[in-house]
Amino acid sequence: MEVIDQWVAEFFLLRQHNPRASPINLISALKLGDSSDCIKLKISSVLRDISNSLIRGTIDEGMLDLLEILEKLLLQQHSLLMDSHKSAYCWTATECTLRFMWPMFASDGLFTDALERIWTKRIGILKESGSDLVTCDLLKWESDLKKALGDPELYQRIRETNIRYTAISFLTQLLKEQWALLGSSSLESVAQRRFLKRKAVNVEGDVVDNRGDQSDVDESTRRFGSDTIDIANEARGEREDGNGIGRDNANDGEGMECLENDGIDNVNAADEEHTVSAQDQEHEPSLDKGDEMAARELKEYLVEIQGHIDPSTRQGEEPNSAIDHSVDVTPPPTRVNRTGTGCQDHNEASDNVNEKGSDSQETWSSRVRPRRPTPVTLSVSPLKKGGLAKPHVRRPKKFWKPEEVEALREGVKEYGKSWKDIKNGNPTVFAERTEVDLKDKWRNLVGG
DNA sequence: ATAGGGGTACTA
DNA sequence: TAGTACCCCTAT
Repeated sequence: MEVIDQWVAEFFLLRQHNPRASPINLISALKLGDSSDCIKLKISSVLRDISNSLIRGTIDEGMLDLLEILEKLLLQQHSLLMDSHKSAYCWTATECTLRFMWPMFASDGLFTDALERIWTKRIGILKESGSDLVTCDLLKWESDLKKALGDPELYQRIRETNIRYTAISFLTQLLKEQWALLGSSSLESVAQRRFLKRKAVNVEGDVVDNRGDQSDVDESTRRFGSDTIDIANEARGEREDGNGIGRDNANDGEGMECLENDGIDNVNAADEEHTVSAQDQEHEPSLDKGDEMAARELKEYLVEIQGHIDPSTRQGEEPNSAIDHSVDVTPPPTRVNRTGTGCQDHNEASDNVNEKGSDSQETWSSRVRPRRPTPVTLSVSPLKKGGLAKPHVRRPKKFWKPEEVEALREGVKEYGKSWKDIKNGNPTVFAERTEVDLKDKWRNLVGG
């Protein structure tokens, strides 16, 4: 795959919100292969689709498709499924079924159809393939829902529970965790490879001792500013754990959040050497300086895109004055929104990105490198603090039903004061109670 | 994740 | 005003 294709794809995927482009369509148009980079891109696209769907408030069977696709991609990557993924699938499946429980009783055929379509067929296929998405919770819901068909009281109870909230919570958590696991972008990988290559050439050609060489790389890394890749460490090839804990302090603490793939270094960079495209080979004979420049430009270009993805990147001052850019402090020409209805939300500036990209010759030398932004958390639940709801808006008071109290007593007997386990052990009954609620209720039951 | 302090609404 | 039930915030 052409590097530039990948950049374009990433550009679309890493934007916070881009309802005009369907990531899945984009990815299939690009005909990606199965290299590690491509799988990461595919995963990004699925995550973006999930995110867009959440922003639209759509939790439907398309979401189940996405979660299943994500599972397959993660398998290709030999990654384990996260609990949030399994839970998100379980609760989304339930929510999808719940949509068809709108009549008072299960007399209508829609609910039966949904049970058949989602639980018997779709999840049946998952069971056959031995999918990890089939969890105890999922099986419990399956039996509960099927039981509800002939049990009006259970039907009613399920119908009144707030499954959607739980589904959204798990989906949000899944997104957060998966974005974090994605690691560095292809731009960064390219920059990393270039550095590794250059290092290799240096080591072969020079008799420079390791210490001097290393400080040399550190120096260039530092001159990159508080950037996102820990190139110096990568070049040394000594990542002790591979999960980012060992990052050194070249970063200023804000990391890669602007791309939502939070600071996990691409430890595979060296393994992917063979995927380096023909363009790389063309530039191969260039001097050290040339390579360094190219790598630097790649990284700066990435940061620039980040700046467009999230305008908040632009606030603050250029943190590193060591690089001698002829910094143009005049604001970039802002053209009037052509579509009239661009992306609202927090992405007003994102419409300029295309232009910026197309006349890059002009902007290339006159860029102001932005500071990396703070991620915007997805606010999906009015129940969560910091969500869309105003501060001090409380949940309506809801008295505990005798069966809830009973379930709590049983739960404490079984799990002790592990409120989370108690809740998970009886998701139907406690669908509208948080773990803290269970704790509070127990406190007043025992008179503490 | 959990414990504990404290706020709010309600009742007597 | 005190007691109760529920909800929320925050420190650990």
